[in-house]
Amino acid sequence: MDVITQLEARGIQASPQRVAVAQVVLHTDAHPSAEEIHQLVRARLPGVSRATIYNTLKLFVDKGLLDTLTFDEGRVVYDPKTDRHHHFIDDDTGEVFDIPWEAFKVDQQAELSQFHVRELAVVLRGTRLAKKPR
Amino acid sequence: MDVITQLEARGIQASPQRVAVAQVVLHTDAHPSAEEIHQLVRARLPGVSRATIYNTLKLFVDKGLLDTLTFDEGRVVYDPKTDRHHHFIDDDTGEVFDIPWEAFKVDQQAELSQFHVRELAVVLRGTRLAKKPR
DNA sequence: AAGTGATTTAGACAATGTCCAAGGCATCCC
DNA sequence: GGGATGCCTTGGACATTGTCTAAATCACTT
Repeated sequence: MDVITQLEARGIQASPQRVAVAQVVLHTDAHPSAEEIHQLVRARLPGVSRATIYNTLKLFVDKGLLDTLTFDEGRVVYDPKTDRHHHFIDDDTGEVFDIPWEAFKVDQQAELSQFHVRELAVVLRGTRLAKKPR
Repeated sequence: MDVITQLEARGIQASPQRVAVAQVVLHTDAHPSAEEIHQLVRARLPGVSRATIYNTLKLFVDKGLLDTLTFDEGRVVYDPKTDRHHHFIDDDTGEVFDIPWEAFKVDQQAELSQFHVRELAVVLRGTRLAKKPR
């Protein structure tokens, strides 16, 4: 599905700026920050302002296309919302990686009478091993 | 154990400013932010600067007295480090509550060959029910 | 060609945290 | 006592991240 269709399916008018943001952020698993998205968008559509990046990201979040994730101070990243999953955060780089929902079985052992739980996820931290040995 | 003993046990010189910060942050389950800590410290020791608050909190974190937690943009809070536990974040207020470690049983179903996991915790979000009905 | 409504822009502003040079304060040693 | 030394604190400048607002732009319609 191309991004214009994705935007319109959520009732979002497909301006060039919004399409450029969508192309950068909807089909990635890199979890970019607003500033990184700004850089990437300007590479294909120079002159896009910071305000537009923030406006557009907020719009996408409101419309359910994205989730925001905050795991470390000063680092808010965007995640193309799909199904439920867990997250792994690299101690050294702060990079965020998706972990399949099925990787963990979480059983609640005690009643949490004071809380109404809307969502639940496992957050893992540690170091990432080399992806591919040379 | 009084806070001076706690500080010295970690090799921290007990200046008046550090004792004041320790009194505010080590024996609470309120998860205050740096700004809230600054307010509370100034109430008992006026004139303490913002830099000292940040310096001291960073020192306490380095020495293992505190953990920093970041669950939402722009809100870093401090947690007196004790044993492992999970966290619940209130959707409306952003408040953080501790959940006992035993409340969940987390079983890893799949090998995460790319990652070396140092720590793991469950993060819950939702709404907090009234503590005590009147 | 003008009007309308939505979108984008630049820049001001606020909040949070870092950094640095200067000053304070205690201790030690002569 | 009087320096010298080392640690701690302070104030302010600075950076980063995000919000807000008024003006400009754009597409569409009449």
